[in-house]
Amino acid sequence: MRRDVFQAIADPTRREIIGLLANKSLTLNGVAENFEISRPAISKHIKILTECGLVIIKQQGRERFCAVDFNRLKEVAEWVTQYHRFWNEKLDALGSFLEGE
Amino acid sequence: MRRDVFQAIADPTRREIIGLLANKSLTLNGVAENFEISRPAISKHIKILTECGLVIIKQQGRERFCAVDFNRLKEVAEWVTQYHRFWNEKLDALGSFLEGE
DNA sequence: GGTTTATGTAACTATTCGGTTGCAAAATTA
DNA sequence: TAATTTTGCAACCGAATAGTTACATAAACC
Repeated sequence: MRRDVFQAIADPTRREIIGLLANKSLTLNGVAENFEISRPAISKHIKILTECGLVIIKQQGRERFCAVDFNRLKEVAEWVTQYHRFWNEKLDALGSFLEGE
Repeated sequence: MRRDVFQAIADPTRREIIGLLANKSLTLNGVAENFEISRPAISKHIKILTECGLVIIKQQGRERFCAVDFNRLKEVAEWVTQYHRFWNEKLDALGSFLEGE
């Protein structure tokens, strides 16, 4: 079962969860309240997010608080920004490509 | 069928294809030569990449040259960097969270 | 102790994914 | 014109996804 950050953020619901948790940590039910889908569905998303380290959980009595560890997004940022010099410019294959090589 | 950039880059083979095409545009067979998997499998990956605008194809006789349009990666970069201020710092939920709120 | 609350988890379903093989079609080359 | 090359596409397959409902468990409250 592939479980990396890229796959974790591929799902729009999971990106929303990350957005929600950016401001304040929430319990699982607290997260679920913000969505239409069922609580177990959210639970599964959270599980995927914790499996790749994007979300950290702290048990507090019967509640489980979720928070985002944004350091894990670095991997994504690094992958994306390696191509930064290609944006808006025509240094890349697309440049000569569009100009008819 | 969801077909956005996040989902497109979720697959490691597709990220490799993007890396390959960053330097020079290649034909479909040219791309396929770099992988173990079959040509139709690569063809499907390319289709997904074109459907979300990450790859552009130019027909040239019987050959189809593929190039990456990196501008589409901006969407990803923007999503990621909105959380940039949270990295290495303890401004976020995780900070107070780990310190026992 | 009994009820409520927060969560986990199992079982199931439909759809999508990532791959395969086989065949068709169109352009190029001999 | 015939053979080769490049690609598209259909049909199929097994596994993963994203969701559901139903039930179990453990902590908290009365």
